[in-house]
Amino acid sequence: MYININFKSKTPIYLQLRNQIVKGIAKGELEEGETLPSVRRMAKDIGINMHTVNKSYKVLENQGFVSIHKRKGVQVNSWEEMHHPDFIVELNKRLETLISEAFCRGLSKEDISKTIGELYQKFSRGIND
Amino acid sequence: MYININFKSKTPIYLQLRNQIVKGIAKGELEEGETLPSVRRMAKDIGINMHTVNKSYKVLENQGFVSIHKRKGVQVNSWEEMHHPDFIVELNKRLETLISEAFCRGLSKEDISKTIGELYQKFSRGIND
Amino acid sequence: MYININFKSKTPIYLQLRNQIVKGIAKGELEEGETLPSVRRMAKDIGINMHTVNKSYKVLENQGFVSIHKRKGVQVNSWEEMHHPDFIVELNKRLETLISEAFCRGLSKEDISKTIGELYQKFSRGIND
Amino acid sequence: MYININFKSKTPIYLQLRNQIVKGIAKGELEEGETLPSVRRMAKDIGINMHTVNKSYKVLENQGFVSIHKRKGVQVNSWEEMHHPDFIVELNKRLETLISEAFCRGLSKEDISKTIGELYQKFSRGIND
DNA sequence: GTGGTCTAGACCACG
DNA sequence: GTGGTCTAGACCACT
Repeated sequence: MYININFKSKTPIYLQLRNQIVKGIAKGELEEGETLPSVRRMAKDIGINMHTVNKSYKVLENQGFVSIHKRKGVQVNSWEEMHHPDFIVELNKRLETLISEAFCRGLSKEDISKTIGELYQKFSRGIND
Repeated sequence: MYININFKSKTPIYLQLRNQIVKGIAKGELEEGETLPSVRRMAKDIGINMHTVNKSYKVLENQGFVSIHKRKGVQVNSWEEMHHPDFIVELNKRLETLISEAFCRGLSKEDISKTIGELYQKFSRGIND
Repeated sequence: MYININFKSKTPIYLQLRNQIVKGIAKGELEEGETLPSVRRMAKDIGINMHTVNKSYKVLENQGFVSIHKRKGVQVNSWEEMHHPDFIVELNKRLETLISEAFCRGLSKEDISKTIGELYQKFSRGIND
Repeated sequence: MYININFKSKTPIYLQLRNQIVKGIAKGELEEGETLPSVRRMAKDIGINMHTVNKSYKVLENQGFVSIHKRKGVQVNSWEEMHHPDFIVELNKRLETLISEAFCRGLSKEDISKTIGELYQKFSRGIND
C-alpha cells in the first residue's frame, strides 16, 4: 500500500497516515486480517518519526479499524468489528457539517451523489479482488 | 440562531462555532446579508471569550462565508460569494476520507444518499422561507 | 469629480475618499485653487456620514493637499504647497515596501515602469486640460 | 535579519514586522526555504508580544510569502508560490494611489524610476549571493 | 458600539 | 521546542 505524506499540509502527519490507511481498508488494498507494516518499517518507508506512526496506529485501534498485538503486530479488523454504532453517530455529525458546506459552495445533491457513487465503485472493486 | 458549544470536545471551540454558523447558513437560519451577533454579544451568549468568537468570524471571512465591517459588524455573504471554486477541491478530499470511513462502518451508498437527501430538504426549506 | 466608495473594502471610508481626491488632483480633475464640495454636500452625494467627509478633509489638510477656510471652504493647494520635502521621505518608505512586494510577486522593473508611465500620461493630460 | 519597530508609528506593529520581512525576502536577506525565528524568539528579540509576531506570520502565510509548520516553524516560500496573480491586481491599485501622491509631491517619472531601479539592484544582488 | 490591536499568561498538540 | 488555542483586559479607530 502506497502512503503519501504532505509535509506542508495543515493536517497532522499522524492523521494523514490514519486517513490513508482508512481509505486503503475501504478500497480493499488492506484486507481483513492483513498485518500492517511494523511501526519502524512504516516510519522508515515514508520518512517520518516512529512515534508518529505509533500514534496513527493507536488512533486506528481506538476507532476500531485495527487491533494491536504484541506478537502478531497490527492487524486490520473484520468488518463486523468496524461496524460499531458509536462511531456512526459521530460520522453523521461530520457528514452534516461537510454537506452543509458543500451546499453553501453551490454543489447540488446530484454532484455529491455522483462523487460518492464513484467512490463506492472503487470500494466494490476492492471487495471483488 | 442557537449555538451549542461542547467544551469537552476535541474540536476547538472556534471551529465548533464556525461549523454551526455554516450549518445555519445552509439551513437558511442565517440569510444573505443578515448580521451576526457582535463578537462581544456572541461571546457573552455562549459563555466564551470574545477573541475566540473573533477567530471564528475571521475564519468564516477567509473562507468566503461572511464579510466583516468595522461599523456594520459581520454579515452573511451572498451565495455567489461563497461559490469560490478553490474550496471545492479541498471539500472533495474531505468527502473522500469521510465516505471511506462510512464504507468501513458498514454504511451503504443508499444510507448516505438518504442522509444527504434529508439534509438537502432542510436546506431547501430554508430557501423557501 | 466622481467618487466611488466601496463599503465592503477593508480600507476605511475616510481613506478611500482621501485617496480618490489625491488621484483627482494628480489627474487634473481637481485644479489648483478649486473648491471641493462642502462637507454636507459631499456626504450627501456619496451617501456617507458628514463626520467621515470632515475627517478626510482634515487629513488632506494635514498632508498639505488642501487648505480649509471658514468662508471659502476647502481649496486645493498649489503644487508648491504640496511639494513639502517631509512627505517625500515617508513616500519613499512606502514605495520601498510596495516595490519589494512587487518584486516578490514576480513583477519586473519594466512591468512597474510601464504601469507608472501610463499613470503619468494621465496626469500630464490633466495638466493640459 | 535586523528588525526595527517604531512604537510611535501609526502603522500597527504586526504590519511593520510583516513589511520588513517582505523587504528582507525581496533583498535576499531571507532566502527560499529559510526558517524565520520562532514567534517567541522574534518577540523577545524585538521586545513585543508573542501574539503580535504570530499575527505577522499568519498574515505572511495568507499572502503566500511563508508556510507555517507546527514543528519546523515558519519557512520562506519559493518564488513560484509567491507569484499568485490575485495579489497583483490589488498591488496595482496601491501603486496607483502611491504614484498619484508622488506626482502631487512633485516627483517626476524619472525620480521614481531611479528609486525603483536602485531597489531592484538591491534585489538582484540578493539573488546573486 | 463595532471590530482592530496589543499585551499577558496558561495549557495543549505535534513530532 | 514549535505553533495552536483559550482566556482576560486594555486602549484605539471608525462612523
